[in-house]
Amino acid sequence: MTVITRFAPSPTGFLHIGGARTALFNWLFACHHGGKFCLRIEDTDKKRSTSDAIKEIIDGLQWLGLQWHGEAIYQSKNRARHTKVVDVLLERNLAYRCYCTPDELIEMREKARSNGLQPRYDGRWRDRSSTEVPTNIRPAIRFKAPRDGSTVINDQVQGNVTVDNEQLDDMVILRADGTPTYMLSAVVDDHDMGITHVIRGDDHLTNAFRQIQVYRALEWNEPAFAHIPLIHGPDGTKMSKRHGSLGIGTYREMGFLPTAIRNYLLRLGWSHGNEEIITTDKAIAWFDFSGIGRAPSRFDLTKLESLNGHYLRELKDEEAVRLIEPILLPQVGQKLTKQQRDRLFVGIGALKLRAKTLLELAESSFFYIAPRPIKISLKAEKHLNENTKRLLYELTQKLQELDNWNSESIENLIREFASSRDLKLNLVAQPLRVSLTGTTVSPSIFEVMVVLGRSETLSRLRDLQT
RNA sequence: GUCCCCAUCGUCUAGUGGUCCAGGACAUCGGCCUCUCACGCCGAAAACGGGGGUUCGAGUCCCCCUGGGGACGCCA
Repeated sequence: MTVITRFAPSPTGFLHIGGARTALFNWLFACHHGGKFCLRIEDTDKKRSTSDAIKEIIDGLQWLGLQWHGEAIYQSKNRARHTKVVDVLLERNLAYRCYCTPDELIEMREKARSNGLQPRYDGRWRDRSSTEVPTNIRPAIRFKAPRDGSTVINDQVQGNVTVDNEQLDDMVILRADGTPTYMLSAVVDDHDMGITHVIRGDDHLTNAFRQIQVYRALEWNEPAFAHIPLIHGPDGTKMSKRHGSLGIGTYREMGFLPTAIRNYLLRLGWSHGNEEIITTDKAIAWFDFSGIGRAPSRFDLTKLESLNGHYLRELKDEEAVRLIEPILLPQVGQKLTKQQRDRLFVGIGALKLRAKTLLELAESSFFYIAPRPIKISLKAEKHLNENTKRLLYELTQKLQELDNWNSESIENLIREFASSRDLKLNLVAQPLRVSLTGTTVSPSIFEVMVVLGRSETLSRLRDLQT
């Protein structure tokens, strides 16, 4: 049997971190089994679905590298099929028309709640004869759920979970306006698409019971279910659009790498022994349901940053330059010159070690391409005074006469220069760093000088004297 | 409120009855390296929520409590 999974987001908002992880798990599971991973956009709620959201979801998944099989499926296009299934259910007396008004339903729920019961539909239209049907109300169609007994789901993550059927009410499967609801269309589409494993957030667990009943009513094969625990915000509650969760696009803008996000998300709620750094190949080879934990986990940006730092360091230098270029562009105002790009390329290796995000990397590399005279930060300025300027002036003379402009000879020269004056190296290096980079923090100042080149180095030093 | 689920360091987790006075990672704190900051390396502090069982033996199995979460829509 070929494994077929799907990610089925509703395009009512951005692709958030929890959705991204659900997609990742579905993708990994399919890849692991050599199966197919499908994308289905659940856009049956026309009022809330937007094309912007669809675009964001698609962009986000692509950016994350979660390629789906074939074309994305739009659930709204299957509407005719969904309605047809509703008709079948109606014919077989497995569904019925409900003429309750919205107000009536609200009242019903409030009453149940105040009586300490679970708010749910009481089934008042379940067995009424067609003679007492009001003509002024368009009915919704409800599924005739079993009232006795219980429904068990053998969840791949949660194990056997049982719910008494009396807890489950007759859900609406077709709205009064004739549109199918999620409960119905998800089942129909999963069946039609041949989905073998439904992997989704824990918040869908109770839906699974109702959906299983639909499968059974229709005598369809049930897929396996795997409900994965939710990702909580730092405060321990479900992340939502207005609560701690950011769109995947935001993480991209913050300078995170897809590889890092994938690794982080995978490790959040899934484990393979003590493995922390997990390449995609290994993730595919190792991914299984047994590695998924059952407790929700909290989103920790710091750990993501640390992982991002790791993957940043693994980036090829040219790739790193390519990735920071668009971030640098607004500051530079124009396309980078060849010289600027060359400098970045040579300097980026040392910079990568020091950055956690692409944003930081771009920021820390700016001094290499900044126009003269370079801006000196307030903090850095403190290292410059009459004494140190005089020192740098003298050093400039020496540097001018240096034979070989390479890291080793520069370092030798400066060390000798410092010791000849009975100065600790940092008393020379720090003012030098400030004058060349405008900050107090940078890679080895000798390497910086090599990257800048003799001419630029001397020019920057001379800028200081004026 | 009702139903369902969950519970190991601050966080993510390893642990599937003895090898656990509980291991790893991030974060924190020391130290080394050192021209600054990182990286790297070494080290420290830090957890089985509580109570009952079962068992020769429980972080691991069972029950209760507590705590946390999720679901209760003509949303998905």
